[in-house]
Amino acid sequence: MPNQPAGSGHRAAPVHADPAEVSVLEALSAVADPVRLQLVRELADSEDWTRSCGSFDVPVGKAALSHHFSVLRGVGLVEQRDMGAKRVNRLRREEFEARFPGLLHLLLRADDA
Amino acid sequence: MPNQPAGSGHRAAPVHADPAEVSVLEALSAVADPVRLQLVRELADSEDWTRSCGSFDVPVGKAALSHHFSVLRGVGLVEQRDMGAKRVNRLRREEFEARFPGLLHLLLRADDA
DNA sequence: CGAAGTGTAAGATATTCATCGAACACTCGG
DNA sequence: CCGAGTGTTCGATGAATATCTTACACTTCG
Repeated sequence: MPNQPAGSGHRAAPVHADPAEVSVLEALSAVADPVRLQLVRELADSEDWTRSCGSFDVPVGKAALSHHFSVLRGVGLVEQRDMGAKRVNRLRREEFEARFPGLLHLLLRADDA
Repeated sequence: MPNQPAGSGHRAAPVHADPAEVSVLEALSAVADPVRLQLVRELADSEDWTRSCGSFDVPVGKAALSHHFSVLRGVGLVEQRDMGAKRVNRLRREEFEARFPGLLHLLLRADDA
């Protein structure tokens, strides 16, 4: 087994859902949470694969944070990838938009909480 | 005070919110519920002011039902009006669409739960 | 190797909230 | 006026879930 150049750790691979198989109710429930909404918004303002999980400014411990990312992965809105010791994120904009047209736009475009 | 011809009962007037003053998070939370989602969908398939609260096919008692309508009113998605002994409903399509573009369409157009 | 940093997993706790039952207010029709 | 029907409010109950603490696995760096 060759050495891997940072980017394919042998940790438990994060489980991602395909947005196409996610129900509207599941997607709404995932996104109707203040912490997760903030995560999505912060992530939207960043370049893909540049934000590690711990780099978000949310008022919860890392265990809860891990849970929230799990939920966002579960609806196919966030994709994760191991990069060295860190797990970096990106929004699956196209796939999510294809399944739930306008929803992501609504989350980001919102002027208030 | 003259007699009122059915349509303006002197019951406690239902409190409606203006969608313009509702946050995205509140709207999402209101709609991310199986019962309320079904209410909205059934209501969308009916003519305005033709459905009384009790006429919906949802698996909850009338107390819970009253609560759900209260939540939907609270985000300005449903408007109510007293008509005789019954309280009839309609969707505030335009106002809601103006505040949350695409959301209502997403709720109704959904092919699954 | 050892220490620090990052994220996950499991168990316990707490809070939110959906639901129900009962009591109440109102409307309509005998 | 009385009874049936409709919807709301209140209090309590139960389930879902957000959170924390602790423990663990892995990575990187010294």
